[in-house]
Amino acid sequence: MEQNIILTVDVVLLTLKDNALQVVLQKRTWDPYKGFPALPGGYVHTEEDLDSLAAAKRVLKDKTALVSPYLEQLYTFASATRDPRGWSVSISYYALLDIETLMSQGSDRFLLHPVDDLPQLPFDHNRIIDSAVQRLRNKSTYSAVPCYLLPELFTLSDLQQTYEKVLGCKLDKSAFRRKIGELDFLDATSKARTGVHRPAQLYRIRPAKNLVLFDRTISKI
Amino acid sequence: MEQNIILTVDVVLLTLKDNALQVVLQKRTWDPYKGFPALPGGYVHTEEDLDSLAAAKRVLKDKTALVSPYLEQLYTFASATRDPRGWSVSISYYALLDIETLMSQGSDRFLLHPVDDLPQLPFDHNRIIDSAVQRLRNKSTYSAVPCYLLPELFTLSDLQQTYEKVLGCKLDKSAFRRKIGELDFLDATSKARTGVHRPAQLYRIRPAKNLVLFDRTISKI
DNA sequence: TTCACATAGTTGCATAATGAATATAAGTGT
DNA sequence: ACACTTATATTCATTATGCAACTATGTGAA
Repeated sequence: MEQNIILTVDVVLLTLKDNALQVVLQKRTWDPYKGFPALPGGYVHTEEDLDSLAAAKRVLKDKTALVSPYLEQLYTFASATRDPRGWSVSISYYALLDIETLMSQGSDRFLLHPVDDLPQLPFDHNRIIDSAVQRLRNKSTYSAVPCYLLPELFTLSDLQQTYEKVLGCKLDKSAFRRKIGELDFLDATSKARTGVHRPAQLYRIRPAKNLVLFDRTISKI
Repeated sequence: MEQNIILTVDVVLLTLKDNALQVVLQKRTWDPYKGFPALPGGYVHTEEDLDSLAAAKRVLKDKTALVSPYLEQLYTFASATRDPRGWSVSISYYALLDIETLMSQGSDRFLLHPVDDLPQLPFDHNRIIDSAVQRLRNKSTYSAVPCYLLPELFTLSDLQQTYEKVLGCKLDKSAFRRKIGELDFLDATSKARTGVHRPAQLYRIRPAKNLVLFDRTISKI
């Protein structure tokens, strides 16, 4: 059956910079919308990509030279109206990466943009980004997902600040530390980060088959 | 660009019968796997379906004559290996319906099968169903989603039993009632269901833009 | 008509969890 | 040596929860 559809994957790569969630955008090199900033994305290569996750990984690497430690299928945006070329499908993923690893690639490969202040983007990329941000913010209230916005080693203060930036609210330090301790999803390392103040112990997220989910959400006040 | 992909939607329609989650299956009328029971599904009709949700609704109605009060995009299963015809995409949804409404359609249109005892199904339909069941079970610990397995009017005991069947554990009556009361997502009706015992007040789920989510999950012991 | 029974609905209490203030520890800079 | 700041831990009042026990309200049988 002739379907005439366009099958793509798009990746919303999110990071934290300047106390705000930022999304990676790139100028499109092809029509439609050539020259406009958009999400890294592209066609599924049916001779090369075994599945959509492989396609998302490939597209992210091809477009940004990056590999993300967290890549989750977001939603499939599929309609007759989202692309001027015709009936089109975007199997959308969101990825998380810490800002240092991101910036270690040449920053000329992409643009960073605060998610709360986006210009009008091509296709339904504004909607896709909104959806990813909402997913991240919502999921951060009940899971360890913000860890993936941090480098491999981080302190508990780093983690708390990350949660606070993603959720947009202040968290109580002792309550936060007790909760994180009880959830037991971090491995303490023997290293500490020294600075002008008391050295802070460094942690890494414990490798696990599945993301750790909380029984009770982190309150947002 | 020539992609040669097959774009379909599949719907996992779940209901509760005999104290167990059941999935609606149908014998396939076309190759491959003609005559085998499989999920209701089919090609996206690009001239007819505005988007994938419309396609899912059409497919459900065409195949089962049913309309579901709860239809949620599940996951997109997209790979080179899931369909012998080629690189194929299933934008999968799951739907919920109470058993009485379901059975009011001619039961010759479909088969019901307990989800915990499925035969080998075509394509990756076993995996799709497992994914839907896991989603429903997980989401039932922190949301009102089991309401959609009940008729429009139900009692608190009905609701508790539904949660218990979906989650597979016993819940404390007074704790459950207090929690449901605090979440305030039901509307009491003036009707009651009479029987051999004390009449039980009937409720309906309050229409809302979004599914009610709980701050704290229902414990599973 | 009365009573037993079972379910529906509510109350109460002991325990657990949580919010957040406070105390202690461990660095650096002056 | 000490002030300062951040990290880490402890403590306590308040809130939430698990669950037992109680009350309410029907029907069916005697």
